[in-house]
Amino acid sequence: MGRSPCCEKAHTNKGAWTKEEDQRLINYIRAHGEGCWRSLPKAAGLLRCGKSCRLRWINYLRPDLKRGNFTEEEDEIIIKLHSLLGNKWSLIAGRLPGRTDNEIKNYWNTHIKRKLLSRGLDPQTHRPITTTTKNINGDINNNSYSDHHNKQISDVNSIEEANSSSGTTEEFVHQQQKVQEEEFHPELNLIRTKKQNYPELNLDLSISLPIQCYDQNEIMKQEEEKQKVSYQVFDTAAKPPVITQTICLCYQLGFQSREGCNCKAMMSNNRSTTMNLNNGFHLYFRPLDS
DNA sequence: AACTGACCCAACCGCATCTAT
DNA sequence: TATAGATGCGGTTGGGTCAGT
Repeated sequence: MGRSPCCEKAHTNKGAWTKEEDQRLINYIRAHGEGCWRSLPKAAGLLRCGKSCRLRWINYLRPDLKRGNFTEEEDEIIIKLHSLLGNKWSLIAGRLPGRTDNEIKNYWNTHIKRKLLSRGLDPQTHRPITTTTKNINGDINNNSYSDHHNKQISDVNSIEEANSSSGTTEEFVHQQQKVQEEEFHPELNLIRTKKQNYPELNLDLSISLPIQCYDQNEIMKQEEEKQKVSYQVFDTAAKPPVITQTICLCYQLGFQSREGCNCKAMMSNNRSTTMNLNNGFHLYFRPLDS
């Protein structure tokens, strides 16, 4: 027995959206907010599948979308992130405000793939299509590529070498993510899955982008800045909440110094956000700049 | 003017994952 | 703990547009 369809296909419109449908969707979401996509079409008076409404809103109608061509800078960000994450379009889109995963995916397939090929790089692996050799210092010898090409190649190689791994970049990324998840507090896995529900939070630690620079000290500095996220755990059975345990992620992440950590001040900050855990606890988040 | 093929992108589909009960 | 429903994600498709012939 298969799954039930997400909507009554016999009574739903398909294909391009009309202006009237768009306006109905916009009006409804303005009034009631996003969510409950399954029931939205009926409530908004639309003969559309809930998934279709969600896609239309996210990819086209959302007010914070950036329209227009991708900039050279955006191109490079996409290339860099794709080399690290692969076809994780939603993660890549998360780093490009105003761009959607669908947009980036389309752009990748129509423009960037070609761009990489013209640079002599395989779009999937980001490795040079022709073989390259290294001299004794580890520099890449391939006169057919420009300096920029060599930088791209070198970026990928440095990632792999940093881990002393012979696997592919994707494998390396995956390994790094797994290792970090295991080392971190288990609740961090939940943070990762909740990340998109709390876009105001910097949760870079949870998606664990791997090292992408050469200077290890610089890397640590950057990561430390990004990952100054801390949380506290409350007993939700007690009202008002009573702090039962405080865990400082600055420490959990393995940083030697806890400088800059002021977790104790969190309770007094009314800009903080809580998140329910299914084990009866709350995670308590504080914006980075507070 | 008609045809053709390449290109682009919105939208769909199926599967994976999350969540509530 | 198991299950079904809801949501999210990535691959793919279909149709509009445009340039070349």
